[in-house]
Amino acid sequence: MSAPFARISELPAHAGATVTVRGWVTHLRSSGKVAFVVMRDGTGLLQAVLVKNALSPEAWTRFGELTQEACVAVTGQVKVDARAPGGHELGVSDLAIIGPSPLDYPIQPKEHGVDYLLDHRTFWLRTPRQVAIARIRHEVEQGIHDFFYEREFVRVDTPILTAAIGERSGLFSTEYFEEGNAYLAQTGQLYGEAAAAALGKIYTFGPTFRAEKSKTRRHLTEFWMIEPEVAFNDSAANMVLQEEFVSYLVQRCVERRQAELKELERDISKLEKVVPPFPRLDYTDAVALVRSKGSDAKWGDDLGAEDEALIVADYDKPVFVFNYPKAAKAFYMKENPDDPRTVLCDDLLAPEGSGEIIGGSQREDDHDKLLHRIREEQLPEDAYGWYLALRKYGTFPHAGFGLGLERTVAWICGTPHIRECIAFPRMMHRLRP
RNA sequence: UCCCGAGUAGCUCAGGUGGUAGAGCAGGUGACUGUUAAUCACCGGGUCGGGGGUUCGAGUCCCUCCUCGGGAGCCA
Repeated sequence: MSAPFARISELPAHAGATVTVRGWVTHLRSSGKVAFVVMRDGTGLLQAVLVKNALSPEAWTRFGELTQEACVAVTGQVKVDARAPGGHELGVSDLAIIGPSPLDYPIQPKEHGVDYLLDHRTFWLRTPRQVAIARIRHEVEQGIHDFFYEREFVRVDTPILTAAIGERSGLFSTEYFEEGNAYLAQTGQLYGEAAAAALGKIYTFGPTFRAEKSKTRRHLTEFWMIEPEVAFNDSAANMVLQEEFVSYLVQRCVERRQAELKELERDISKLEKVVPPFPRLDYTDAVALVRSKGSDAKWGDDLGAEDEALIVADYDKPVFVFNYPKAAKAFYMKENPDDPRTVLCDDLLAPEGSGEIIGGSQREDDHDKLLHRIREEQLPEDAYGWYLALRKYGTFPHAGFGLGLERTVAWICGTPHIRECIAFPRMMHRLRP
Protein backbone atom coordinates (compact mmCIF):
# COMPACT_ATOMS: atom_id res chain seq x y z
CA MET A 1 0.00 0.00 0.00
CA SER A 2 1.98 2.97 -1.25
CA ALA A 3 -0.72 5.57 -2.01
CA PRO A 4 -0.48 8.90 -0.16
CA PHE A 5 -2.57 9.34 2.95
CA ALA A 6 -5.54 11.68 2.86
CA ARG A 7 -8.11 12.87 5.37
CA ILE A 8 -11.75 12.62 4.39
CA SER A 9 -12.25 16.38 4.36
CA GLU A 10 -9.43 16.68 1.83
CA LEU A 11 -10.86 14.19 -0.68
CA PRO A 12 -12.50 16.69 -3.08
CA ALA A 13 -8.98 17.93 -3.86
CA HIS A 14 -7.91 14.36 -4.71
CA ALA A 15 -10.68 13.51 -7.18
CA GLY A 16 -9.44 10.86 -9.59
CA ALA A 17 -6.31 10.11 -7.57
CA THR A 18 -5.60 6.97 -5.55
CA VAL A 19 -5.19 7.61 -1.83
CA THR A 20 -5.25 5.75 1.47
CA VAL A 21 -7.76 6.85 4.09
CA ARG A 22 -7.47 5.70 7.71
CA GLY A 23 -10.38 5.72 10.09
CA TRP A 24 -13.07 3.76 11.90
CA VAL A 25 -15.94 1.77 10.43
CA THR A 26 -19.36 3.19 11.26
CA HIS A 27 -21.62 1.12 8.97
CA LEU A 28 -21.25 -2.02 6.91
CA ARG A 29 -23.57 -2.99 4.08
CA SER A 30 -23.26 -5.81 1.64
CA SER A 31 -25.17 -6.92 -1.43
CA GLY A 32 -23.25 -10.07 -2.08
CA LYS A 33 -20.72 -8.95 -4.62
CA VAL A 34 -20.79 -5.23 -3.86
CA ALA A 35 -20.13 -3.99 -0.37
CA PHE A 36 -20.08 -0.62 1.31
CA VAL A 37 -17.96 0.51 4.21
CA VAL A 38 -18.89 3.85 5.75
CA MET A 39 -16.01 5.19 7.77
CA ARG A 40 -15.13 8.18 9.93
CA ASP A 41 -11.75 9.81 10.50
CA GLY A 42 -12.70 12.84 12.60
CA THR A 43 -12.98 15.15 9.59
CA GLY A 44 -16.02 13.60 7.96
CA LEU A 45 -17.77 10.48 6.70
CA LEU A 46 -16.67 8.48 3.68
CA GLN A 47 -18.35 5.65 1.81
CA ALA A 48 -15.87 3.14 0.47
CA VAL A 49 -17.18 0.79 -2.23
CA LEU A 50 -15.84 -2.72 -2.63
CA VAL A 51 -16.57 -4.75 -5.77
CA LYS A 52 -15.70 -8.40 -5.34
CA ASN A 53 -14.41 -8.93 -8.87
CA ALA A 54 -12.17 -5.85 -8.67
CA LEU A 55 -10.42 -6.94 -5.47
CA SER A 56 -7.89 -9.57 -4.55
CA PRO A 57 -9.52 -12.57 -2.81
CA GLU A 58 -7.48 -11.69 0.29
CA ALA A 59 -8.85 -8.15 0.42
CA TRP A 60 -12.40 -9.41 -0.07
CA THR A 61 -11.88 -11.85 2.76
CA ARG A 62 -10.66 -9.05 5.00
CA PHE A 63 -13.89 -7.16 4.24
CA GLY A 64 -15.77 -10.13 5.63
CA GLU A 65 -13.83 -9.75 8.87
CA LEU A 66 -14.71 -6.07 9.30
CA THR A 67 -16.87 -5.04 12.21
CA GLN A 68 -18.34 -1.78 13.41
CA GLU A 69 -15.63 0.53 14.84
CA ALA A 70 -12.74 -1.52 13.48
CA CYS A 71 -9.89 0.81 12.60
CA VAL A 72 -9.00 0.42 8.93
CA ALA A 73 -6.79 1.75 6.15
CA VAL A 74 -8.61 1.79 2.83
CA THR A 75 -6.85 2.48 -0.46
CA GLY A 76 -8.73 3.41 -3.60
CA GLN A 77 -9.58 5.94 -6.23
CA VAL A 78 -11.51 9.05 -5.22
CA LYS A 79 -14.70 9.31 -7.27
CA VAL A 80 -17.41 11.91 -7.46
CA ASP A 81 -20.75 10.18 -6.92
CA ALA A 82 -24.01 11.82 -5.95
CA ARG A 83 -25.19 8.63 -4.23
CA ALA A 84 -22.45 8.86 -1.61
CA PRO A 85 -22.76 10.96 1.53
CA GLY A 86 -20.52 13.96 1.00
CA GLY A 87 -20.68 13.66 -2.77
CA HIS A 88 -17.54 11.56 -3.19
CA GLU A 89 -16.57 7.99 -2.45
CA LEU A 90 -13.63 5.65 -2.63
CA GLY A 91 -13.44 2.83 -5.16
CA VAL A 92 -11.48 0.37 -3.05
CA SER A 93 -8.46 -1.47 -4.41
CA ASP A 94 -7.03 -2.61 -1.09
CA LEU A 95 -8.05 -2.81 2.52
CA ALA A 96 -6.09 -3.34 5.73
CA ILE A 97 -7.32 -3.74 9.28
CA ILE A 98 -5.30 -1.59 11.69
CA GLY A 99 -7.26 -2.42 14.83
CA PRO A 100 -10.05 -4.98 14.93
CA SER A 101 -13.13 -4.40 17.07
CA PRO A 102 -15.14 -7.21 18.68
CA LEU A 103 -18.83 -7.60 17.94
CA ASP A 104 -20.00 -6.31 21.29
CA TYR A 105 -19.31 -2.62 20.57
CA PRO A 106 -21.86 -0.98 22.85
CA ILE A 107 -23.21 1.77 20.61
CA GLN A 108 -25.42 0.72 17.73
CA PRO A 109 -26.68 2.91 14.91
CA LYS A 110 -30.04 3.36 16.67
CA GLU A 111 -31.66 5.05 19.62
CA HIS A 112 -30.12 4.67 23.05
CA GLY A 113 -31.05 6.07 26.43
CA VAL A 114 -28.97 8.94 27.77
CA ASP A 115 -27.89 7.07 30.88
CA TYR A 116 -26.63 4.18 28.79
CA LEU A 117 -24.82 6.55 26.47
CA LEU A 118 -23.15 8.29 29.40
CA ASP A 119 -21.98 4.93 30.71
CA HIS A 120 -20.28 4.54 27.34
CA ARG A 121 -19.28 8.18 26.96
CA THR A 122 -15.87 7.27 25.58
CA PHE A 123 -17.59 5.73 22.56
CA TRP A 124 -20.56 8.11 22.47
CA LEU A 125 -18.05 10.87 21.74
CA ARG A 126 -17.40 9.24 18.36
CA THR A 127 -20.91 9.90 17.04
CA PRO A 128 -21.64 12.78 14.63
CA ARG A 129 -23.75 14.82 16.99
CA GLN A 130 -21.19 14.66 19.77
CA VAL A 131 -18.40 15.51 17.37
CA ALA A 132 -20.35 18.60 16.27
CA ILE A 133 -20.86 19.73 19.87
CA ALA A 134 -17.17 19.24 20.66
CA ARG A 135 -16.20 21.36 17.67
CA ILE A 136 -18.60 24.14 18.66
CA ARG A 137 -17.31 24.09 22.22
CA HIS A 138 -13.81 24.40 20.82
CA GLU A 139 -14.91 27.33 18.65
CA VAL A 140 -16.46 29.07 21.66
CA GLU A 141 -13.32 28.55 23.73
CA GLN A 142 -11.06 29.90 21.00
CA GLY A 143 -13.49 32.79 20.50
CA ILE A 144 -13.26 33.65 24.18
CA HIS A 145 -9.49 33.86 24.02
CA ASP A 146 -9.55 35.88 20.80
CA PHE A 147 -12.20 38.30 22.11
CA PHE A 148 -10.21 39.14 25.20
CA TYR A 149 -6.84 39.12 23.48
CA GLU A 150 -8.07 41.69 20.97
CA ARG A 151 -9.20 43.88 23.88
CA GLU A 152 -5.91 43.53 25.74
CA PHE A 153 -7.25 41.51 28.64
CA VAL A 154 -4.67 39.31 30.36
CA ARG A 155 -5.58 35.73 31.16
CA VAL A 156 -4.89 34.89 34.78
CA ASP A 157 -5.05 31.32 36.04
CA THR A 158 -6.40 31.15 39.56
CA PRO A 159 -5.95 28.31 42.05
CA ILE A 160 -8.20 25.28 42.06
CA LEU A 161 -7.13 24.27 45.57
CA THR A 162 -8.15 26.98 47.98
CA ALA A 163 -8.78 27.66 51.64
CA ALA A 164 -12.43 28.24 52.48
CA ILE A 165 -13.35 31.21 50.35
CA GLY A 166 -15.93 31.89 47.70
CA GLU A 167 -19.64 31.52 47.72
CA ARG A 168 -22.06 29.78 49.97
CA SER A 169 -23.01 26.68 48.08
CA GLY A 170 -21.48 23.25 48.64
CA LEU A 171 -17.74 22.72 48.69
CA PHE A 172 -15.69 19.69 47.77
CA SER A 173 -12.94 19.21 50.31
CA THR A 174 -9.75 17.26 50.44
CA GLU A 175 -6.87 16.92 52.90
CA TYR A 176 -4.01 19.34 52.42
CA PHE A 177 -0.87 18.35 54.34
CA GLU A 178 -0.74 20.14 57.70
CA GLU A 179 -2.98 22.98 56.53
CA GLY A 180 -6.19 21.14 57.24
CA ASN A 181 -8.81 20.99 54.51
CA ALA A 182 -8.46 22.42 51.08
CA TYR A 183 -11.51 23.14 48.95
CA LEU A 184 -11.95 22.91 45.21
CA ALA A 185 -12.52 26.39 43.83
CA GLN A 186 -16.09 27.55 43.26
CA THR A 187 -14.92 30.71 41.56
CA GLY A 188 -11.70 32.46 40.61
CA GLN A 189 -13.32 35.85 40.97
CA LEU A 190 -11.80 36.97 44.25
CA TYR A 191 -8.35 36.23 42.91
CA GLY A 192 -9.35 37.90 39.65
CA GLU A 193 -10.14 41.08 41.57
CA ALA A 194 -6.65 41.06 43.03
CA ALA A 195 -5.17 40.55 39.58
CA ALA A 196 -7.27 43.37 38.09
CA ALA A 197 -5.46 45.82 40.37
CA ALA A 198 -2.19 44.59 38.89
CA LEU A 199 -3.15 44.26 35.23
CA GLY A 200 -6.26 46.38 34.71
CA LYS A 201 -8.30 43.96 32.59
CA ILE A 202 -8.09 40.25 33.23
CA TYR A 203 -10.07 37.08 32.70
CA THR A 204 -9.93 33.63 34.17
CA PHE A 205 -10.73 30.43 32.29
CA GLY A 206 -10.93 27.26 34.28
CA PRO A 207 -12.91 24.54 35.95
CA THR A 208 -15.04 25.27 38.99
CA PHE A 209 -16.64 22.88 41.42
CA ARG A 210 -19.97 22.90 43.21
CA ALA A 211 -20.89 20.11 45.58
CA GLU A 212 -24.58 20.93 45.25
CA LYS A 213 -26.96 18.01 45.00
CA SER A 214 -28.46 19.53 41.90
CA LYS A 215 -30.25 17.20 39.56
CA THR A 216 -31.29 19.33 36.65
CA ARG A 217 -30.36 19.64 33.01
CA ARG A 218 -28.58 22.92 33.74
CA HIS A 219 -26.17 21.73 36.44
CA LEU A 220 -22.84 19.96 36.62
CA THR A 221 -20.67 19.51 39.70
CA GLU A 222 -17.61 20.38 37.62
CA PHE A 223 -18.02 23.03 34.97
CA TRP A 224 -15.91 25.61 33.18
CA MET A 225 -16.32 29.27 33.90
CA ILE A 226 -14.89 32.41 32.34
CA GLU A 227 -14.60 35.34 34.72
CA PRO A 228 -13.46 38.73 33.43
CA GLU A 229 -12.69 41.48 35.92
CA VAL A 230 -12.15 45.08 34.84
CA ALA A 231 -10.73 47.93 36.89
CA PHE A 232 -12.82 51.12 36.73
CA ASN A 233 -15.80 49.46 35.07
CA ASP A 234 -19.13 50.19 36.71
CA SER A 235 -22.17 47.96 36.46
CA ALA A 236 -23.42 49.62 33.25
CA ALA A 237 -20.07 49.12 31.51
CA ASN A 238 -20.03 45.57 32.80
CA MET A 239 -23.30 44.83 31.00
CA VAL A 240 -22.05 46.38 27.77
CA LEU A 241 -19.01 44.11 27.91
CA GLN A 242 -21.25 41.10 28.52
CA GLU A 243 -23.52 41.72 25.54
CA GLU A 244 -20.57 42.36 23.22
CA PHE A 245 -18.89 39.21 24.49
CA VAL A 246 -21.89 36.92 24.14
CA SER A 247 -22.84 38.32 20.74
CA TYR A 248 -19.29 37.82 19.50
CA LEU A 249 -19.26 34.18 20.56
CA VAL A 250 -22.63 33.42 18.99
CA GLN A 251 -21.88 35.18 15.70
CA ARG A 252 -18.50 33.49 15.49
CA CYS A 253 -20.18 30.08 15.65
CA VAL A 254 -22.78 31.16 13.09
CA GLU A 255 -19.98 32.21 10.73
CA ARG A 256 -17.53 29.39 11.25
CA ARG A 257 -19.54 26.37 12.38
CA GLN A 258 -22.37 26.14 9.87
CA ALA A 259 -21.80 22.43 9.25
CA GLU A 260 -21.88 21.58 12.94
CA LEU A 261 -24.99 23.68 13.61
CA LYS A 262 -26.66 21.95 10.69
CA GLU A 263 -25.71 18.53 12.07
CA LEU A 264 -27.38 19.62 15.32
CA GLU A 265 -30.43 20.90 13.38
CA ARG A 266 -30.04 24.25 15.10
CA ASP A 267 -32.27 27.10 13.95
CA ILE A 268 -29.53 29.52 12.93
CA SER A 269 -31.97 32.39 12.35
CA LYS A 270 -32.49 32.54 16.12
CA LEU A 271 -28.75 32.82 16.71
CA GLU A 272 -28.39 35.53 14.07
CA LYS A 273 -30.64 37.79 16.14
CA VAL A 274 -28.19 37.79 19.03
CA VAL A 275 -26.60 41.21 18.58
CA PRO A 276 -26.29 44.18 20.97
CA PRO A 277 -28.07 45.77 22.63
CA PHE A 278 -29.81 43.22 24.86
CA PRO A 279 -32.97 44.21 26.75
CA ARG A 280 -32.35 45.42 30.30
CA LEU A 281 -34.93 44.88 33.00
CA ASP A 282 -34.66 46.32 36.49
CA TYR A 283 -35.33 43.65 39.11
CA THR A 284 -38.32 45.56 40.45
CA ASP A 285 -39.80 45.78 36.95
CA ALA A 286 -39.05 42.10 36.41
CA VAL A 287 -41.03 41.18 39.51
CA ALA A 288 -43.94 43.31 38.29
CA LEU A 289 -43.74 41.64 34.87
CA VAL A 290 -43.84 38.07 36.17
CA ARG A 291 -46.61 38.94 38.63
CA SER A 292 -48.66 40.29 35.74
CA LYS A 293 -48.18 36.88 34.15
CA GLY A 294 -49.46 35.02 37.18
CA SER A 295 -46.31 34.40 39.20
CA ASP A 296 -46.52 34.85 42.97
CA ALA A 297 -42.96 36.17 43.15
CA LYS A 298 -42.49 38.75 45.90
CA TRP A 299 -40.07 41.66 45.93
CA GLY A 300 -37.05 40.46 47.85
CA ASP A 301 -37.03 36.91 46.58
CA ASP A 302 -34.56 35.68 44.03
CA LEU A 303 -36.33 34.87 40.77
CA GLY A 304 -37.07 31.18 40.28
CA ALA A 305 -36.63 29.17 37.11
CA GLU A 306 -40.29 29.63 36.15
CA ASP A 307 -40.03 33.38 36.62
CA GLU A 308 -36.94 33.49 34.42
CA ALA A 309 -38.82 31.60 31.73
CA LEU A 310 -41.68 34.12 31.89
CA ILE A 311 -39.24 36.99 31.42
CA VAL A 312 -37.31 35.44 28.56
CA ALA A 313 -40.50 34.48 26.71
CA ASP A 314 -41.04 38.11 25.65
CA TYR A 315 -37.71 38.42 23.82
CA ASP A 316 -35.65 36.74 21.13
CA LYS A 317 -32.34 37.86 22.64
CA PRO A 318 -30.70 37.27 25.99
CA VAL A 319 -32.16 39.53 28.68
CA PHE A 320 -30.43 41.34 31.53
CA VAL A 321 -32.17 41.48 34.89
CA PHE A 322 -30.25 43.92 37.07
CA ASN A 323 -30.02 45.25 40.62
CA TYR A 324 -31.41 42.41 42.74
CA PRO A 325 -32.19 42.72 46.45
CA LYS A 326 -29.09 42.53 48.60
CA ALA A 327 -30.29 39.52 50.56
CA ALA A 328 -30.71 37.43 47.41
CA LYS A 329 -27.14 37.96 46.22
CA ALA A 330 -23.53 37.38 47.23
CA PHE A 331 -21.76 39.43 49.88
CA TYR A 332 -19.19 40.98 47.54
CA MET A 333 -21.67 42.87 45.36
CA LYS A 334 -21.68 46.66 45.65
CA GLU A 335 -24.55 48.35 47.38
CA ASN A 336 -26.68 50.43 45.01
CA PRO A 337 -26.22 54.09 46.08
CA ASP A 338 -29.65 54.96 44.62
CA ASP A 339 -31.42 52.19 46.53
CA PRO A 340 -29.42 50.56 49.34
CA ARG A 341 -31.88 47.66 49.51
CA THR A 342 -30.35 46.43 46.24
CA VAL A 343 -26.91 45.69 44.82
CA LEU A 344 -25.33 46.62 41.48
CA CYS A 345 -25.51 43.31 39.71
CA ASP A 346 -27.00 41.53 36.72
CA ASP A 347 -28.01 38.11 35.53
CA LEU A 348 -28.04 37.38 31.81
CA LEU A 349 -30.84 35.01 30.86
CA ALA A 350 -30.47 33.18 27.56
CA PRO A 351 -33.53 32.63 25.36
CA GLU A 352 -35.17 29.31 24.46
CA GLY A 353 -35.13 27.98 28.02
CA SER A 354 -31.37 27.89 28.41
CA GLY A 355 -31.54 29.90 31.62
CA GLU A 356 -28.89 31.97 33.33
CA ILE A 357 -25.59 31.98 31.45
CA ILE A 358 -23.98 34.95 33.23
CA GLY A 359 -24.02 36.36 36.72
CA GLY A 360 -22.15 39.61 37.15
CA SER A 361 -21.76 42.61 39.43
CA GLN A 362 -19.88 45.69 40.37
CA ARG A 363 -17.88 44.73 43.44
CA GLU A 364 -18.14 46.35 46.84
CA ASP A 365 -15.04 48.54 47.06
CA ASP A 366 -15.75 50.11 50.45
CA HIS A 367 -13.76 48.30 53.13
CA ASP A 368 -16.18 48.82 55.99
CA LYS A 369 -19.30 47.97 54.01
CA LEU A 370 -17.65 44.78 52.75
CA LEU A 371 -16.58 43.80 56.27
CA HIS A 372 -20.12 44.45 57.47
CA ARG A 373 -21.51 42.16 54.77
CA ILE A 374 -19.01 39.39 55.60
CA ARG A 375 -20.13 39.54 59.23
CA GLU A 376 -23.78 39.71 58.24
CA GLU A 377 -23.38 36.49 56.22
CA GLN A 378 -21.41 34.93 59.10
CA LEU A 379 -18.51 34.10 56.79
CA PRO A 380 -15.12 33.19 58.30
CA GLU A 381 -13.68 36.67 58.60
CA ASP A 382 -10.03 35.66 58.89
CA ALA A 383 -10.21 33.72 55.61
CA TYR A 384 -11.13 36.94 53.82
CA GLY A 385 -8.25 39.00 55.21
CA TRP A 386 -6.39 39.35 51.94
CA TYR A 387 -9.62 40.08 50.07
CA LEU A 388 -10.54 42.88 52.47
CA ALA A 389 -7.02 44.26 52.23
CA LEU A 390 -7.58 44.95 48.53
CA ARG A 391 -10.04 47.61 49.77
CA LYS A 392 -7.48 49.04 52.14
CA TYR A 393 -4.53 49.60 49.81
CA GLY A 394 -5.74 51.62 46.85
CA THR A 395 -9.30 50.46 46.58
CA PHE A 396 -10.83 50.95 43.13
CA PRO A 397 -14.20 50.58 41.48
CA HIS A 398 -14.35 47.40 39.44
CA ALA A 399 -16.80 44.95 37.98
CA GLY A 400 -16.83 41.53 36.42
CA PHE A 401 -18.92 38.50 35.66
CA GLY A 402 -18.88 34.74 35.29
CA LEU A 403 -19.97 33.02 32.08
CA GLY A 404 -20.91 29.35 32.31
CA LEU A 405 -19.22 27.66 29.37
CA GLU A 406 -21.40 24.54 29.15
CA ARG A 407 -24.61 26.53 29.48
CA THR A 408 -23.46 28.84 26.71
CA VAL A 409 -22.48 25.95 24.45
CA ALA A 410 -25.77 24.19 25.20
CA TRP A 411 -27.71 27.28 24.19
CA ILE A 412 -25.74 27.77 20.96
CA CYS A 413 -26.05 24.08 20.09
CA GLY A 414 -29.68 23.86 21.13
CA THR A 415 -29.01 20.82 23.30
CA PRO A 416 -31.62 20.29 25.99
CA HIS A 417 -29.08 19.09 28.58
CA ILE A 418 -25.66 20.59 29.31
CA ARG A 419 -24.09 17.21 30.04
CA GLU A 420 -23.56 16.71 26.31
CA CYS A 421 -21.52 19.91 26.15
CA ILE A 422 -18.50 18.65 28.07
CA ALA A 423 -16.51 15.57 27.09
CA PHE A 424 -16.77 13.81 30.44
CA PRO A 425 -19.51 15.34 32.58
CA ARG A 426 -19.35 15.23 36.35
CA MET A 427 -22.72 15.08 38.02
CA MET A 428 -24.10 14.04 41.36
CA HIS A 429 -24.42 10.41 40.25
CA ARG A 430 -21.66 10.28 37.70
CA LEU A 431 -17.95 10.14 38.38
CA ARG A 432 -16.94 7.80 35.57
CA PRO A 433 -15.82 7.36 32.90
C1' U B 1 -33.43 17.30 51.09
C1' C B 2 -38.46 17.45 48.77
C1' C B 3 -42.05 16.27 44.60
C1' C B 4 -42.98 13.29 40.22
C1' G B 5 -41.48 9.17 36.88
C1' A B 6 -38.83 4.73 35.42
C1' G B 7 -36.31 -0.24 36.20
C1' U B 8 -38.77 -6.69 31.44
C1' A B 9 -33.41 -10.01 26.05
C1' G B 10 -26.89 -6.84 24.49
C1' C B 11 -29.97 -1.97 23.16
C1' U B 12 -35.01 0.58 22.68
C1' C B 13 -39.55 -0.81 24.37
C1' A B 14 -44.75 -3.51 24.54
C1' G B 15 -46.98 -6.65 28.02
C1' G B 16 -56.46 -4.36 29.53
C1' U B 17 -59.63 -6.95 34.68
C1' G B 18 -53.44 -11.80 38.14
C1' G B 19 -52.93 -17.75 34.65
C1' U B 20 -45.23 -19.59 34.02
C1' A B 21 -43.01 -13.49 28.64
C1' G B 22 -43.16 -10.63 23.19
C1' A B 23 -41.52 -7.05 19.09
C1' G B 24 -37.85 -4.10 16.58
C1' C B 25 -32.77 -3.47 16.40
C1' A B 26 -28.09 -5.95 17.60
C1' G B 27 -25.73 -11.16 17.14
C1' G B 28 -25.34 -16.22 14.13
C1' U B 29 -26.30 -18.91 9.21
C1' G B 30 -27.71 -18.27 4.19
C1' A B 31 -29.38 -15.19 -0.41
C1' C B 32 -28.51 -10.71 -3.20
C1' U B 33 -23.60 -6.21 -8.19
C1' G B 34 -25.41 0.46 -5.70
C1' U B 35 -26.50 0.16 -0.50
C1' U B 36 -27.89 4.94 2.51
C1' A B 37 -29.89 2.93 10.37
C1' A B 38 -30.18 -1.90 3.05
C1' U B 39 -33.66 -5.97 2.31
C1' C B 40 -35.45 -11.22 2.74
C1' A B 41 -35.50 -16.30 5.21
C1' C B 42 -34.18 -19.19 9.37
C1' C B 43 -31.68 -19.60 14.43
C1' G B 44 -29.92 -18.55 19.48
C1' G B 45 -31.05 -15.18 23.41
C1' G B 46 -34.72 -13.68 30.00
C1' U B 47 -33.32 -14.86 38.17
C1' C B 48 -39.15 -9.35 34.56
C1' G B 49 -33.93 -4.12 39.95
C1' G B 50 -33.49 -6.75 45.35
C1' G B 51 -36.34 -8.56 49.53
C1' G B 52 -40.97 -9.55 51.88
C1' G B 53 -46.40 -10.16 51.63
C1' U B 54 -51.55 -11.42 49.53
C1' U B 55 -53.05 -15.62 46.35
C1' C B 56 -54.01 -22.25 44.15
C1' G B 57 -51.05 -18.96 40.99
C1' A B 58 -47.60 -12.34 40.74
C1' G B 59 -43.92 -9.02 35.29
C1' U B 60 -49.03 -7.59 36.84
C1' C B 61 -51.76 -6.25 43.46
C1' C B 62 -49.60 -4.45 48.55
C1' C B 63 -45.19 -3.10 51.67
C1' U B 64 -40.09 -2.03 51.75
C1' C B 65 -35.24 -1.13 50.02
C1' C B 66 -31.87 0.00 45.94
C1' U B 67 -30.58 2.39 41.38
C1' C B 68 -31.45 5.95 37.73
C1' G B 69 -34.04 10.08 35.21
C1' G B 70 -36.85 14.80 35.37
C1' G B 71 -38.20 18.99 38.31
C1' A B 72 -37.70 22.24 42.88
C1' G B 73 -34.07 24.67 45.92
C1' C B 74 -28.97 26.69 44.83
C1' C B 75 -26.38 28.63 41.15
C1' A B 76 -23.00 29.39 35.89
